[in-house]
Amino acid sequence: MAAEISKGYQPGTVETQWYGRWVDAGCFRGDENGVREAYSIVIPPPNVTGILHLGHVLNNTIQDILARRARMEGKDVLWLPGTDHAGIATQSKVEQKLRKEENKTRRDYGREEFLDKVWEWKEEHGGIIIEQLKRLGCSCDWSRERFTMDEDYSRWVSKVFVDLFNEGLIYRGKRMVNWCPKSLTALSDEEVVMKPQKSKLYTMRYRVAGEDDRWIEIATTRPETLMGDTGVAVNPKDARYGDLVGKTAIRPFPEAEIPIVADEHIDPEFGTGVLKVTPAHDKADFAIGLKNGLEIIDVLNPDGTLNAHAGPEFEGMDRFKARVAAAEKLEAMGQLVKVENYENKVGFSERADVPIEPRISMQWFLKYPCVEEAAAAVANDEIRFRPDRWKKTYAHWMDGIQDWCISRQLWWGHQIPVWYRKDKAEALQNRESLGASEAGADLHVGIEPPEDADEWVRDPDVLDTWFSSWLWPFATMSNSDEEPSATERKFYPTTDLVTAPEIIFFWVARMIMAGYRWRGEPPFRNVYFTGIVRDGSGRKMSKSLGNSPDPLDIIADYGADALRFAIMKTAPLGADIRFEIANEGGKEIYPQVVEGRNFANKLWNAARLRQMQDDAATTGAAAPKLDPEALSIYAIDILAKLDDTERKIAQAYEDYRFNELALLLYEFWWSQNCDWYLESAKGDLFEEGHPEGDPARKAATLATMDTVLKRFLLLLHPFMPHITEELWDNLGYRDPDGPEFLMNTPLPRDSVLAGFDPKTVAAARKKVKAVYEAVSRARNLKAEYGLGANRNVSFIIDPEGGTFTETAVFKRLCGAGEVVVQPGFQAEKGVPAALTAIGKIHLPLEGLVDVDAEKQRLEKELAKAEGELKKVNHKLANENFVTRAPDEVVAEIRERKGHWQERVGELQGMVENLGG
RNA sequence: GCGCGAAUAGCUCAGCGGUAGAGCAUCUCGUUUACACCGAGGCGGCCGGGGGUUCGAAUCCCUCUUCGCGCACCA
Repeated sequence: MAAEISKGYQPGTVETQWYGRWVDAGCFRGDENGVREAYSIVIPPPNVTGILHLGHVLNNTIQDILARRARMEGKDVLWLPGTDHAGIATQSKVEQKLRKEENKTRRDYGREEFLDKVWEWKEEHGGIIIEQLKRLGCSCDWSRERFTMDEDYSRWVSKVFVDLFNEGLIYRGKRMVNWCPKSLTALSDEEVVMKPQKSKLYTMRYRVAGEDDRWIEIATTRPETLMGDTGVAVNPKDARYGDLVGKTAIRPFPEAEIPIVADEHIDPEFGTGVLKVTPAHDKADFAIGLKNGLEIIDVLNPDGTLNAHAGPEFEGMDRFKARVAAAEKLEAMGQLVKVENYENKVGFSERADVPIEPRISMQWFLKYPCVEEAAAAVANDEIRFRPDRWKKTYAHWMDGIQDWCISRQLWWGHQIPVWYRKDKAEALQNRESLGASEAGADLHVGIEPPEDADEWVRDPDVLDTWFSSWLWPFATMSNSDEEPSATERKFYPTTDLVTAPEIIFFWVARMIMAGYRWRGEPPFRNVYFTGIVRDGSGRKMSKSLGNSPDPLDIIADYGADALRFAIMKTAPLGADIRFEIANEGGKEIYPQVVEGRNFANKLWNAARLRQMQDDAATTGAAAPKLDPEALSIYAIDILAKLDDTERKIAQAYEDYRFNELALLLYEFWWSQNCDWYLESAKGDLFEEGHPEGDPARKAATLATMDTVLKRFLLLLHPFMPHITEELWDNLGYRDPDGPEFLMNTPLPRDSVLAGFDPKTVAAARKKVKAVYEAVSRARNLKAEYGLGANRNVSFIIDPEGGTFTETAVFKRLCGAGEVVVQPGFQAEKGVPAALTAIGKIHLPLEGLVDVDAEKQRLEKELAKAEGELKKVNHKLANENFVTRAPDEVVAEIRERKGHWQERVGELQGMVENLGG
């Protein structure tokens, strides 16, 4: 047994030491050849350049809990970690750095050299988040760590592209896409976030051609695109404008006649009921233009400035400056009618945080495979969503699923595996559409480049990051050109996926489709959607808001176990988490984490109490023997509560209710064990009342403490892995012939009450309950008179049934100087008393009591009791209740009635006594 | 506009048909051989408003209000 442990728990070195030992011993390795039931999770790969935030803490703590619990349930567990190359995010970080440090752009370096720089940067900073996950205690199989741009993984990405291209699901075409003028790339619909904006609604007027002084008023938020207007549209049912359809209007600049067309899409109620149609710069306008055969004039450059089509005075001007300039010009021409403030929603690039431009451009698109299977799998619970309300969101998206724009005009990522023969490249790339039928002598689509590579040029675009992420569950396990690996055969489909609902479309839905398409099986059985971590005022924690504390700082101050426990205790199934930040003397403190730290300390000290007892008894700690005959009723009671807790915990794991798990663990330990059992056991421990000692009682107590502590450490370990492992070691609980660590010690299969007579257990529990309740009443009495500190008060008990044997424990628990058992005791006037299941407890105060105060107190209690009695009587007077409510409920109410009747009578008597 | 959440003690949240709960904060008392990162006790709730179902509603249904989040081509 180790030296005496310190008074307070110091998590720092304890945590890192144990983590190192687990890794060194290979505890986290998933055994692909294991014969036990498989349990697997693939980590949602964080961005390789990412920094741990509280969202990661939540997410990965849940995964770690599931993985550790599964190990202790005797399963072969694989938690497969890795990182994502995160195309735009990583590339922009490196570009930013180059601009800042060298004032250079990626084009100054050229593709090859720039990519070298990114790899360099990745090698330097890429490991940070992995190290942070280790500090949190995550039991990932680091020997299997993967990166989405690993060579094998990249082959998978190419293979998938080639498969889908050959099937005709991937095609290239000129389409309206979301264009990010900052990152200079196309984005998928999912990468666009709509934000409400305070903008202006400009009403301008165009002259109707051929009609003197007839004007048509048009409302727009984007006057800067009017140079690209190629039509004006009205609703065909709109009587105001019916006669205009078929005529033309004069676009003010550059001046041109543009047709007035009719289209159902126009809402006559909005603005003036007239829409300017700019097919090159608006999705809806594009559709209207297509229907009506309007010209497409693109007036914007990729970077968001205006181009030559806008006219010389606007060329090169930024789109937002041009907006003002165009309005001014209209005004100067007398064609600006009015400007109003207006709030609308504008699509922003999620990454670059600038308004996106709808833009027609040549991109690669994917028609999703296996949509029906993927939709059905979730609908029929083959893949179970928790909470299941996300099923609806998923179904809705799957139902209206749109082709996925998968090409990105970036350099960092998986370059598209398409080559064009040099002399045909330009022609091919300008084709309006390109698909499987065009592959051949001039178009090569393959995992490997064409043999005479010099004769070909490769498509410069890379694939959307999610085009690699969606393969994560299996591409991390097997190579694309081999049979499924042993790892995959053992661990795929994975068991649980833990992720944020924000990426249900980005990732979850797509993984399901990919799983069916390339593996014929769903990638996972359960999806647990976490909530979002918010700050005290409900805002999402984010770096840009600066409201997210660094988890590593919290870990340094409170310990990883405390943080884990804190976050789990406040994480109800799929609901958001409010992470409290309080300010104390200028320092930020985190009340929830303080609670976690205090809990660790409480556990630590309860273990100390055990450890401070003699060593001789501790030698048997690894296998404590419980002799039902020798145990006190309190010991039996705590064992029964432990048994209850174990069962509730098993159920809560079934239901993925992590906050309930945390609560069960906390309540059992602190309240049931520490506050009640351990206090009641101290007499036996210190051999009180047995001057000659009672070694058998003491041994039984130590065996109980060991049993409870041992089993509790096993239960708590997934939540607080470090401290539990430390205590397991300190207390010598390791079975010399068993596993080296607590973390790979299986949970006991048998109930702790196996071999106990259920009747004895029930009797003990009933008795203990009565004693504890009586103690509470007695403490109340004491506190009423400010006698908390006075240990010399005497309680006189008139016992129920004539005897009471638990005086020693009673006395200790309510801190009394003396407890006298006196059947039939008649108290003098004014002696406070409480009626309990063990009998009537009197607290003689020998004149110390203020009679008025006592009378007031009694009257208050009497009023309360009368209220209760009234409620109960009312209930029982209700015939419907008596005839229709379940028997046990009625019986309970009757019992309650009896109790309150007695209590009222008693209190009335006492008040009367006092009054005399 | 449609859909989905949430509203319970001063704060953070449990409870989701059968006497309103925890932690923190606050107040009173207390260092008794695990722990002051502690112990004992108290104060504090028309369980967002209004209707309904039921013997009985914080809990189920309807409706409204407020907040949050998705989805949608309203210029």
